[in-house]
Amino acid sequence: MSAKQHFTSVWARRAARDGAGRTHREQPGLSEAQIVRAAIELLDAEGLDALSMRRLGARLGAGATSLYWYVQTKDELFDLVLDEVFGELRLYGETVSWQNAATRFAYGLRQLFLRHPWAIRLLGVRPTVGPNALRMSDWTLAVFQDAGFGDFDAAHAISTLTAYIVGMAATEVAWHEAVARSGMSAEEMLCETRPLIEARLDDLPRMREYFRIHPDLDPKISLEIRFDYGLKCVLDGLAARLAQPGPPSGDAGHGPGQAMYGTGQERIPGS
Amino acid sequence: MSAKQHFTSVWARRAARDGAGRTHREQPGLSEAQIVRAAIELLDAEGLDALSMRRLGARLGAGATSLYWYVQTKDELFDLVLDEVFGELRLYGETVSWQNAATRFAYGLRQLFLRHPWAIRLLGVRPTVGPNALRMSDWTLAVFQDAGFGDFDAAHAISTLTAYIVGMAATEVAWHEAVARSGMSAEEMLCETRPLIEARLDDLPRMREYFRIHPDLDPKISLEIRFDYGLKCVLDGLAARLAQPGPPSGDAGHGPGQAMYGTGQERIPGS
DNA sequence: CTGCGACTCGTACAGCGTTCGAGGTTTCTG
DNA sequence: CAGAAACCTCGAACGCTGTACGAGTCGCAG
Repeated sequence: MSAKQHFTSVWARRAARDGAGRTHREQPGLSEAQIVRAAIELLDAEGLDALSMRRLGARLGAGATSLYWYVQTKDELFDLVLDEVFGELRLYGETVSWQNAATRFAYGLRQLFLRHPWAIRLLGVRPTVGPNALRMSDWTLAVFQDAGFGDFDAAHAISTLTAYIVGMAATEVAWHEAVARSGMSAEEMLCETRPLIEARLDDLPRMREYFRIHPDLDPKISLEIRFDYGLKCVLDGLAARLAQPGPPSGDAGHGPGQAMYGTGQERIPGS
Repeated sequence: MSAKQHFTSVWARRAARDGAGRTHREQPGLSEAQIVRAAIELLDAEGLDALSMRRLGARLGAGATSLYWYVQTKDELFDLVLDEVFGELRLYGETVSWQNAATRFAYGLRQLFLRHPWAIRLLGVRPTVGPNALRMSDWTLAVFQDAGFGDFDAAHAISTLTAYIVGMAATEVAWHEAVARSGMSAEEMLCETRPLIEARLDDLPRMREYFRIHPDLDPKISLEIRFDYGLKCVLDGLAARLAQPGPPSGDAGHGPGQAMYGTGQERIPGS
């Protein structure tokens, strides 16, 4: 937004600052780490919209504008807290197979997002290049390279896996947040959503039939099963790509998807 | 947030309103459809943060608070615009295979999010039960049921596929938004991000090696290839699940993932 | 004409992120 | 020890936000 700083992200500024010889002070009363910790507490307790600089300052016994000494802007604070929670993810040193490693990673990341629901909303805004995120990337790169994926395939595999995890967590979080905001229990919420869908069932032949056969649905339980189902799909798909590598998937040559199912781009005349 | 209304979403209120006999006026000067259209124009042109009720009102030649006659709250407007853009997605009547249908769906949804980058950020906030979203669900349900998926498997397949699309689109959008916000070209942005990563390469053995071998990376081109790679993984994984259905994946019985790769939940002593 | 429902909107409120600059405090330098 | 320099805090203010409220306007039924 503002062009007054040449640097684009916190991490660049920090690298520059650490490069110059920096005089160290003992107790500045406030610290970046302290601010980040308090911000995460506030975010976990009251959600993304409840975090304001004034409230955060008050929580730290400081004025709102004092925070701006440690943090350039609120967005920068978001970068910091996001990378901080990424640090919570345990990256295992030894696993029995790459599938096992990926599964642990997937469940860990999913639960990280369920623990910090606000984090998923920050993902859509800025790409993450903080130290913890980079460490995560390096670890996953090792997993897939050691499994036998080529360089490009490994990078693609990482994107595929994390995209699935993030997408799945996003819908779960959206559901939980909606329930929390409504002040109802999940069951009440469901009871209120159903007739709303049923009112439109005239246009929805498949869902009508689905609801006729399965009148009881409890998504609460099935969310984890559902996550596992999709995770296995992704891993099986990756395994298939590993077994029969095909052409090395560099950036040269064939465009996407012409070989198998069509690109999805061409027009079909009917309907 | 506020408990003054019993209804939880726009769609419920609208159903109730349509139920009661409603006197119709010809030209109220403003209309919900008009507001939604203008909001989408503004969102596409200037992004999510640029949409304020005052600006939207001004764009329509009306006062800001006039909008509140047609829309209960700003969040409700978000529900409306999100479902409106879902209506842009073409749902094909005939396809050569379920993979082809799913591929078309995936590319269509991806490009919808690239066309309306703000939409992906709205997804994380409220679950979508608008008419267009429901129509989408019904269509995908038909695709997977006709492909031979059982009822629960079809629902899981839908979640898996859309989670992948949403997750992938989210990272793409985050990248594009960051580039746009920085005011730089993608190349400049990349040039500035690189040394920032390189500064940390000491802790990142795999990425160091990766960069040593592939010093040139142009993510601009590879984004679509990458999307296609992961999409094929997902589809192959689904196909595998279709070929060998295993136990009907209802909600009863086995917990997630115990059979294949471990749950990712258990602790490993080492490291 | 009266009355009523549909609709518009000016005003106001509390809160937001952020800038500015005046102050205080600590540490370094001469 | 004096003074400069760096570090840190923060009150005041600006322009913005979503939206509650109530007064006001319009078109039409009786």
